[in-house]
Amino acid sequence: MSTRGSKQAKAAMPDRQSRESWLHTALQALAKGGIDQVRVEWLARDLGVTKGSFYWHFKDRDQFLEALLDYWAEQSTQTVIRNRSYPDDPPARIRAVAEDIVRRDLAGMDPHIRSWTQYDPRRAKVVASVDKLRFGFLRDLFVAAGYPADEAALRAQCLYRYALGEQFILARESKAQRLRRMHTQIDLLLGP
Amino acid sequence: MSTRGSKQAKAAMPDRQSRESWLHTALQALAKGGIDQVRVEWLARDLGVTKGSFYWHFKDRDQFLEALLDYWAEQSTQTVIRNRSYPDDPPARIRAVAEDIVRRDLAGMDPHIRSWTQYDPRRAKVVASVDKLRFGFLRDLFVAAGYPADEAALRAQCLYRYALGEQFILARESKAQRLRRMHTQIDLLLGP
DNA sequence: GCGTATCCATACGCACCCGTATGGACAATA
DNA sequence: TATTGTCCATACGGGTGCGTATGGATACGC
Repeated sequence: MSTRGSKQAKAAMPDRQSRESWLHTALQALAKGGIDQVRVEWLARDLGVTKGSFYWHFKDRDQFLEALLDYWAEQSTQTVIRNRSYPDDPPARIRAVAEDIVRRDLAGMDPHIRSWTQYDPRRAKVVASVDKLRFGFLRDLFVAAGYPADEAALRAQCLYRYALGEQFILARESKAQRLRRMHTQIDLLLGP
Repeated sequence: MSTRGSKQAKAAMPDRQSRESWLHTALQALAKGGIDQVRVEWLARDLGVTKGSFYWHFKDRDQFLEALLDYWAEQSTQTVIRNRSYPDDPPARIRAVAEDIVRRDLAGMDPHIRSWTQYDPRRAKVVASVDKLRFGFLRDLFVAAGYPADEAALRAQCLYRYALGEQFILARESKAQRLRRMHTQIDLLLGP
């Protein structure tokens, strides 16, 4: 038997791992069950390698978790930046962005991230910066829609918290239901 | 030296523990760092006893966690029910209830609860029922304020998710700031 | 083909935490 | 005082996951 390549790689990953493949797998584990699902040996099994690889790429688990948080922040902000290529009509852009928030792959990650980082000031700072960026993006959309600065901020905050809270409602609902309700919600925020 | 009572009880607890004293301490641990902070031996140290007590009151950790979730649900719904004694003027009641949500002792618990229960259908069901009760209470307030049923539900959902999302924003803000913003938010929801 | 760098396998020690087994301390009751 | 029930201390076994030490395997430069 061949000494390498015979172990079934679960996600069509290459045999040799990179820092990012470890982080990517860890992010999926985090999304599934919180930070205590991110165990070195479990990730190794998911990747089809042993933890010898892990400790070559990273110093230890703590340093890895720091990198993981940065990786999440980067992915999250990229999602926002991608949205620059949306329709020009401000209300339509708001709807498109909000839809993207609900649809995106990172959905369901936020509760775990925030539960994990809540009482660590250094980590909370990273999350706060992501919030600031996301919120600023939404606020600018409302400004573009014609609201004065403070009104725009208020409505953006409402929408952002709505989208955030939407992830934490564990009721069994379809994505379509959630989208439809969010559209009604946006109509309300764009109304008066 | 006395064989008992000489070990400093950290929170003026009696020497002999009850099921509820264990649950109470566990809820505090959960609020601080998530479900993986709820360790039998750590709770025992907090209570000033050994885990011999724990395994007298509870079968094992799993059964204890089930009881803990029920305990949280009970505390959460009690908070809502207490609010029945609020001012008669519907808008004023909405403000009072919202204030209570921000102020209450269980603040900051939700991210941990939801991160913990998200992918366990049985546990998610408990959380969903709490959400349903809280939301129903808010919706009734908007109905009492004169909105038709669907409009009331919409605004209640917005407010509930706002309050929920508020707990997850890790930005360093004073409670006063959060309260003021929430009031402005309610004005917006009570407006048109 | 030789050396070097990159990446991973294997094996081990260690700490931590769960659950159990057993007996002791205290209170209530008779 | 004897007895029974309640609640906890102590000690132990076992599993699990972290980190390390060491060597093997592949790719690349020369």
